[in-house]
Amino acid sequence: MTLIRTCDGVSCPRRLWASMGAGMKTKIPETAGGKAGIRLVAETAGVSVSTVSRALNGYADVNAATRARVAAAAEGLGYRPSYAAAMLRRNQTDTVTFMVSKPWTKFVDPFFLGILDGLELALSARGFDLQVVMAREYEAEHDVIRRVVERQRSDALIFARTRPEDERIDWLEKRGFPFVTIGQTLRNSHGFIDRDQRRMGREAVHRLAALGHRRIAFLSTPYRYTYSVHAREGFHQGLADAGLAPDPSLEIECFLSRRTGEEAVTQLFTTGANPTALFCGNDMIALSAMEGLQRLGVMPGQDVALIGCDDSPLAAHVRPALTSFRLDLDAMGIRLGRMILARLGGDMTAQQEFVRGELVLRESDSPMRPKGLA
Amino acid sequence: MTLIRTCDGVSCPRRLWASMGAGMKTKIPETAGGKAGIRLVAETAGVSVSTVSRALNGYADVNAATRARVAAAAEGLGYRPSYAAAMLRRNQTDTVTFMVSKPWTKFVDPFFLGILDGLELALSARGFDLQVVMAREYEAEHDVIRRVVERQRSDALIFARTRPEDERIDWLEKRGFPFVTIGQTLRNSHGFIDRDQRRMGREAVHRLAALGHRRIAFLSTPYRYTYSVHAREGFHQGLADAGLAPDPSLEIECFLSRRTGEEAVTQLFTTGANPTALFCGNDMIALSAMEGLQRLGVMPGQDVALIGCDDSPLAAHVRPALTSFRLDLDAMGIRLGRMILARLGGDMTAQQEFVRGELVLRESDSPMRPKGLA
DNA sequence: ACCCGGTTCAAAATCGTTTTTGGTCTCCCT
DNA sequence: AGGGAGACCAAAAACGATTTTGAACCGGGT
Repeated sequence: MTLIRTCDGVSCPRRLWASMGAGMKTKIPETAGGKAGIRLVAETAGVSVSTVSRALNGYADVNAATRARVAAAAEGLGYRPSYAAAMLRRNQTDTVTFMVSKPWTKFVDPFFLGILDGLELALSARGFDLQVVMAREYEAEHDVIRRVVERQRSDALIFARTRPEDERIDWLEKRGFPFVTIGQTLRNSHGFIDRDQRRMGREAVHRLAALGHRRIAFLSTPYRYTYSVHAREGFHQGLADAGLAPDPSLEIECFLSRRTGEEAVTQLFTTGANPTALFCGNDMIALSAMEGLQRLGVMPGQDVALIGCDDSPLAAHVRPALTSFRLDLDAMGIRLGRMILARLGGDMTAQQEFVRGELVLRESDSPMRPKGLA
Repeated sequence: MTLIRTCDGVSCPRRLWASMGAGMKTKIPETAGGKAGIRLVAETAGVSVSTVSRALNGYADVNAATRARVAAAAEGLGYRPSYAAAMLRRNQTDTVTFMVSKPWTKFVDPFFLGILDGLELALSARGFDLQVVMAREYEAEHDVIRRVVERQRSDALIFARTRPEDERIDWLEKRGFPFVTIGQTLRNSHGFIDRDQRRMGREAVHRLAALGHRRIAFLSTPYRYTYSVHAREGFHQGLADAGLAPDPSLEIECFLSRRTGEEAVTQLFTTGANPTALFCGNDMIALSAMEGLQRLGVMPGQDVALIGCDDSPLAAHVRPALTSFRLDLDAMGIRLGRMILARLGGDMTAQQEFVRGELVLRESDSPMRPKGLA
């Protein structure tokens, strides 16, 4: 068959119908309800049903004049194709699912929102819908994914918080269900977008070392997530670059709680590890650490320098303002959308993209004080 | 007909299928592809197709033993009903759309995220999916809604940022498309959930007046939104309660920009309005105002008291910590979900609910200083 | 005149459910 | 024994698009 879609780009599943008003329906040959069906359009345009379908869906084998006539009839009738019928026949939903991991959702996360925004932009521009599901516990994430895939109401999945060994990815690959992740795994056999967390870790240490710090602590996000591991690698690399030896007592794995950074600094300063600078896996840890420092009588941004990750809205508003890595979330969401659409459009190359986190210097990355401190 | 759904509660559109593994398919009577279809289930269970449908969908007129046999067959086969087919036949999508207004999306808004979370919880528990669309400009909101309705991929709509005269609501009511809003209109002919902004405004003034303040300013969100109008009404009521006269020079409408509160306080203090307390329509305005005050050499939380609305995550972290009204967003989302499901389930009473904002006292609501200030 | 390839289109099959229609069977009552 | 009410279920008719199949038509080459 020479039936070739003439749509531009990767995939053009359903034409975006110009928003149109009512349109007077004279007769009601089919779909008596009130909406115009494809049959009515066909009759109005004086062609067969199949021709209407082909004309409207951009197939090549339909005369330009015919196509125009059909389009005019459809427009005049206010015709909207039935999504359900098309979906049944084509066996695709034109929907992409985004899974939000719970620890993200609450206040820390403009991250999520920014990505969602860009993603929706990219998807809706191509006629795709965005579905959102929430995974409320770490352990439930796999079940949520399973549900999404088995319900068959979505063509592809996007999720974050990848793990070094991620069974969810194996599971999806085995099923052949299209997906893209935010974050990497050890194998990296799939498509993903990720920030270059290694570089960020390294750069943070460079900055702190350049300010004269030699006892730099790392308050990590949980190592079960790949990006934490990368951050640590970058951290170590940065230390090596600066000629500093890694010190296990200066590395603490922080779990997601409100006071996690506070607990970490308390531990650091009561066990005598006494760092003069902190690199934190995310801004929430950094903020919480700042509070902890103040409670200990240590002035963040003076006695101890801090650098965070994510550039949360909080960062600019606290005192001292937190130096942190900013990500262009909107662009990230858009690229994510493009990647998944390419995948759905048949491009099976596992695309792997990186976004660059840009260090935003504020007040908390203070230079090493001339005299040591308690 | 005595066909009665035996499902509990308002609406049980599609049974949530337990996640099941493969299931060996012996023959391939229909749906040769690989997935088990309803015909195969019928054959396996030794009943007709229609009986399978009725059994699985909880109709009353099917023998318990038969139902069990069918369920077992479906389970064993890993059968999942085709959403598309069911949707085509039933003409309902089991999907609810949530529209996010752009000014919300970026950093100010844990609001959005919290609601989304609760909403998804309520919807997914009943087998509904959540679709998210974004309106990136104030003017585009109506178009976005039109698109959602006309695409017919969703059964109901939820949106916020209602206006006193809201043509979107008229439009939806005219079409008979189910919806619930977050926020009210002047007519309030529809179902909504809203915070009691009048009470919050009033309570804020009470608090400030009780602290001795007599020159209380109101930094409002844009009046094109209904809740701003309510906040002002509450503000005025509070003033009246405290025996204070409203002063137009102490009321400023702030638009959504990064520096909006800063501009407002600059105006207040350069025109000599010189308030000693500020009630702000949201936390972003309050935060920005705090920055502006500092720039003017006025100490927020000492020279000038502040109360915000929304209790954004920022509120607790800035110095002085911002006193603000907290909303239980999660509960709000859940109630929203229940409302819309009730509406879809046939309950046509326009439900109107309120959530109570609870004043969280922190540092910024300081008492009136004994001596006046510049 | 005939064949051939390409373009264009109409009719019919198909997707996988739900719902209607109607029929059988059982049980109980008169 | 007849009749009616339920309970249960099979067959078939939707649902509204897309895709396949096959055929008509047209032009040019042999």
